[in-house]
Amino acid sequence: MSDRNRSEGGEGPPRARRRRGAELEEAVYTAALEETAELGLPRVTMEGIARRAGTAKTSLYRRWSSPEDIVLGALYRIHPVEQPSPGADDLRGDLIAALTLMRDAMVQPVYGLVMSSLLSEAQRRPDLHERLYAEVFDARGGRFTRTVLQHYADHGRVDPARLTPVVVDIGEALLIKYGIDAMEVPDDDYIAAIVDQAILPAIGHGPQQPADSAD
Amino acid sequence: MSDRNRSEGGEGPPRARRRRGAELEEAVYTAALEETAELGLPRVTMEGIARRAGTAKTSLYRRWSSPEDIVLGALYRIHPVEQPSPGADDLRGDLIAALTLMRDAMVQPVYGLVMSSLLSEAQRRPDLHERLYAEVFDARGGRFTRTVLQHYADHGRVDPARLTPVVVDIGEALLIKYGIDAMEVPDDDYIAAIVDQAILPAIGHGPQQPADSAD
DNA sequence: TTGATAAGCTACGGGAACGTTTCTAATGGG
DNA sequence: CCCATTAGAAACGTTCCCGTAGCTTATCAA
Repeated sequence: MSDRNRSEGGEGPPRARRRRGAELEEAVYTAALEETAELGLPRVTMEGIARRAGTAKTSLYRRWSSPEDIVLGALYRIHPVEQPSPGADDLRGDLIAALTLMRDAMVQPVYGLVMSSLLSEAQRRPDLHERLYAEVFDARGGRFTRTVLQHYADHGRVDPARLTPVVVDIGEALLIKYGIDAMEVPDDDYIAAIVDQAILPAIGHGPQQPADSAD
Repeated sequence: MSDRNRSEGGEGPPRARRRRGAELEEAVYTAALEETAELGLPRVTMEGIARRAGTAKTSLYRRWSSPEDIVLGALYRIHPVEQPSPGADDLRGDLIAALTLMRDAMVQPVYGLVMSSLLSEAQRRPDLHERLYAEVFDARGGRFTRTVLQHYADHGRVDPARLTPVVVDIGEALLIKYGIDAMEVPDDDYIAAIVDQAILPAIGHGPQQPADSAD
């Protein structure tokens, strides 16, 4: 614990090199997310990030002014971007695809934990809530099933009157609650069950098959 | 700020008295919840609780050994207990009542914030997750719509095959997500919309009236 | 090759919370 | 009324992080 230039901290290559610019930034973002995932946002410190990234506090303060700034920047990078569904004709399939995209994002070991910590902090810090939705969610368009349902409504395949605020949130809500309860991410069967047992009935496309998977 | 016996800290009666036993415990629990609501669990400290409760650290360590112990104890006290629905015959009304109970619990200024912080911490601390569910949720039976749906299924008024894990979670999931997104608790119309637009369709009791409230 | 720039290292004083110890004094039961 | 019990006050050394400063050295472009 005395000679911190030896690659002993855990990850770096046996660094005689000195990283700069984008490379360093990348390492810092990665470290920031790992710190947040392990400790939770309130315990993330500049010193901790610097330690984990194998850099110096000074280098962090040169670019950012708080741990929070770093974490938000890092989060922006890994937030999933939803590819616009091509004018497809498979509502069920597209809903499953949208939830799967969200699920796969959550399954990145850090993503779910970071999100959970951020959202919790945001509950009591309106400024952070604002930044999170403005700089990450809205900036990235991560609205998942809402986008899909809207698309099909626009093409007359779903009754637009059914797309209430409640209905467009069903999928994400169940995914989130599953994550909270189970501390892990649901499998494909559960996602299919969400679509078949909750979303489709709500938009009047009744349960095609009673589908007793995920029981 | 020098004479801390004057009722200057904010709440206590101009205390010459000295609280003990249950009375003191009560004050500590209240302080712990307020601290958690304001700062989030990770920033709750023994010193902070003591300060807010107007007592001494020594008195806290006499009974508890960590801020977390205090918060969990406090949470147990305020977790809502669901009164068993009498053999009623109003599924929709009972579902609304169950969600309203949960909503009203969340609306206690501290409850929602404390929960959110606890759940977030629990995501990365299996021991805490375990304690939270064991000592609070399960111990208190707070399962809300699940209980109602089960009741009606037992009496043959709901198809038991429809009560999948997904379906019994719809209501709570939507309530939680609303809280996260809006940073406040939904009104009665929104709860009715959840029941009419999401839960009832999922159990095959189609939307009685398209009910375009909460639109 | 040289020189400006950016990265890394060390150290600083300040603050907050830790968990414990020692002591004083209020409280309520006997 | 007295005294065992329990609350409260104060101080302790320790640890961690803060934000900044002064310096050395690696890196890249001109």
